[in-house]
Amino acid sequence: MTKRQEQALKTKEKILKEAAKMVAENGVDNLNVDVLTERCGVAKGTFYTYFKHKEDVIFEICRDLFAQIEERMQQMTNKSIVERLAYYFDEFMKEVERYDVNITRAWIRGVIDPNNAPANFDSKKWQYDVEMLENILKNAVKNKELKKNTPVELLTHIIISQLYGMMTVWCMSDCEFEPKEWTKKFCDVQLKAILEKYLV
Amino acid sequence: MTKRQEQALKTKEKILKEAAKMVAENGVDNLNVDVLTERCGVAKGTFYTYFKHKEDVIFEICRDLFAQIEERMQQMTNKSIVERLAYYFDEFMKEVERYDVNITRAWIRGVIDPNNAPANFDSKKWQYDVEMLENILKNAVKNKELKKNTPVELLTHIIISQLYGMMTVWCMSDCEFEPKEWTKKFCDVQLKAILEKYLV
DNA sequence: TAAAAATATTGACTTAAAGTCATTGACTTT
DNA sequence: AAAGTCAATGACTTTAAGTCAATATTTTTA
Repeated sequence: MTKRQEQALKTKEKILKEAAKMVAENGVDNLNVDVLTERCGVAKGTFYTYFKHKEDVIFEICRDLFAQIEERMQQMTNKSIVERLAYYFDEFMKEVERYDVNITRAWIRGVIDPNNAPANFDSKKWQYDVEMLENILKNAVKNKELKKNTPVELLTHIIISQLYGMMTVWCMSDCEFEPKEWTKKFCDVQLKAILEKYLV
Repeated sequence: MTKRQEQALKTKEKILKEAAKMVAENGVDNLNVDVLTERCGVAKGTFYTYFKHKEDVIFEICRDLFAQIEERMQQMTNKSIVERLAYYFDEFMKEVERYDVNITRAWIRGVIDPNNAPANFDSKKWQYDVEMLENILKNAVKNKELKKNTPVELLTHIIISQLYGMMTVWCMSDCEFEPKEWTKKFCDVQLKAILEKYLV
């Protein structure tokens, strides 16, 4: 990597980091490129060499966040399907909690509107957690942990909607409850109830 | 009501209706006050006599939508708790489906950010469906339909998050599935599973 | 090593759209 | 019918996104 490329990466990183901080502080709607670049000590134009539109920086912040979740999912040990799903939920909410609510708010806003994603990104990427979950369930059927007649697509929908619903309610209540704690309760109460029928 | 008041109401209504149409067509982010007022055949200033900020009109659209759901909930017959909840979900999604996805997107955006609500509105109003659901469950405990030890708050959270999750996933998939159909399946699979434990 | 090419950075500028407000005139009250 | 009220107006101000020709610095080429 040349000196120039290194510098460029550094600049972009600096903008990304400061943007994340500002979104966390004041929400997506109050992210101001003039203020952002001033805080970074760069000119406004510099921002637009790295991001085509203002929104793109938000997209990248969220993408980074959820890329980390995906990575962690790869390390799943060979536990039972219920435990694996509980782990999935737990990790998901843990990651969400690590960042500010405003980042989660931005994420939800991005996710609900496929047209929001910048052109240079595969808009399906917003939805990779859906695929990830579907694969977990599919594999469980393959491994004969779940019955053959398990309605995988329906279960995926139900579980993913529960996950997003949890985030939504968490944002709605302005973080009045602990997602981690609540996830645990949720898994105990609901996940078992819903899967029991299909366990081999 | 004087002639003047009548005229004022008419104008506001016209703006609200056209705004809803425009949001449905192009999403919240593309609502333009200049275009909106031109389409309504009024001056830009007129908009601002009825709405303090641009976002307020969106808030009112959503509020009207969900006020209708609330109204319908009042007419609930004395069926079993499972049936009542199924009815609740069904009506909720039916109403959501009647409007455009972009309205639902706007609703979710409003709901996840309590600071988004205009000053002259009780921000808790965004959350009235949470209270509504909690009351349904509380009454069921009172009427001995549900056991005394039912974790009402937890169940409310779980069910409401499922509801919002469904809306989120519906928006995410760009209406790839029928909410009504899916609600039915969801109620069959999940609602019964989760409540069974607490039914008297 | 020096000239040429490439590209990150700059900030003044353009543009778009939100929001303001003094003025007007139709309706309402006295 | 005179005085008062208030919905409506649209030119104006303000804010902030996005552009781009010029500049500075690094890399490549000869």
